[in-house]
Amino acid sequence: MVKSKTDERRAAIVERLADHVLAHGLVAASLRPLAKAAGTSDRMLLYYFSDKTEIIAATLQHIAERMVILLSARTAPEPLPLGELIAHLSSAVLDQQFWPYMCVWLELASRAGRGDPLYQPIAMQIGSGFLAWGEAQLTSPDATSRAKDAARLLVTIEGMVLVKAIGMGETVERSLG
Amino acid sequence: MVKSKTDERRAAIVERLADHVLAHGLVAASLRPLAKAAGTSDRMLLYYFSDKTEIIAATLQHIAERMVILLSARTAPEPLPLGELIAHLSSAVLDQQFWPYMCVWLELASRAGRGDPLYQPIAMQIGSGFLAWGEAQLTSPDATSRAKDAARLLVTIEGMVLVKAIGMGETVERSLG
DNA sequence: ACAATAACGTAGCGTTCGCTACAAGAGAAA
DNA sequence: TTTCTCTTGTAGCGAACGCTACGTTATTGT
Repeated sequence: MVKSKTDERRAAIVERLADHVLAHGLVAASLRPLAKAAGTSDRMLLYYFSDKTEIIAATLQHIAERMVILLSARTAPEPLPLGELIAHLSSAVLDQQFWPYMCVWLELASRAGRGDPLYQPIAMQIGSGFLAWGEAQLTSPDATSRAKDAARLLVTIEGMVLVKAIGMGETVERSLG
Repeated sequence: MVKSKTDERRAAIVERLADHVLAHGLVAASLRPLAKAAGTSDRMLLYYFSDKTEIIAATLQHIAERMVILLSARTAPEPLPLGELIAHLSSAVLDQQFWPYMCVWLELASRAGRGDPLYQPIAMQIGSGFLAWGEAQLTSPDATSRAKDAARLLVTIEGMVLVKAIGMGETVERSLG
């Protein structure tokens, strides 16, 4: 698989677009601001990508990849029981480094909830990926309870994200006590 | 407290705006569509309200009030332990009747997470209200564990909402099993 | 060297956004 | 009847939106 000049340029642009979206959100992801953040013009964004949906899809895809890397850097050396994994993950997911990702994730979820055909599959893919990741990190006796624990892990972590987002971080901490 | 003609008219408009926002989301809450949904013109919306932020604030306020009414209609006759209250509430919050409210709630949370000064206090107020409601519904031995259980209730329910929104409803059900 | 293609800038399209200026009709007060 | 305030329609402002037509440089293959 050769990497064409265009692909390299696209990748470099996506890198900067991801920074911008993480900093300012999907709500600020219109062509001209994105282009300025990438150091080009809206004209060029639509030269390297066919339309805005492709730009956003590629950017979110890249953000998801970064998130996976960040997450795997925090992965415990061995599987943990549900309660401990929740405690471990909550401190990761709610901290400063992860928070921009969680804010974008929330925007993504809210758009997916409205059935948007662009965001819905991306959100589901990321969610499923996290679920699978959780299953691999859990010490659960059998497959059934492992699936259930992973589901509970996902629900709990996402709940913490939402509750923190509305400014009730101390409630999240109380739920951990 | 007298109810002026203007106040009545405002209330009638807000009623229709709430319907529209519940059906199509904050993402579709621009002046002209809102006005059409209310049976007037954008010009008149800005006659009864000073600007768009006031329109949205009033509409979200009204939606929250409707939600409280819906929720209290589902309130169990007596307090429940945490696990049962989660089971009871999850079936309510995830069903068809409540789902439009949850979608708006997600949009609200994602905007609040970005620190938007319009949405942030509204989201926090609704979240705190739900937390207090939960505390009143819980059979917990002492105040401390009651506060913790209410926090866990909030986190779990919100997590279910988010996970369902991204199209993973079956994962929510697995987490309940 | 030359022709062809890739890369980019400028300018502008049509639409929607929140909001406003202006004036006309309606109803009450004098 | 004549004001005068309340209510409403029309029309349009300037800005931002996604996107495109068109032209001009670079770069490349022959």
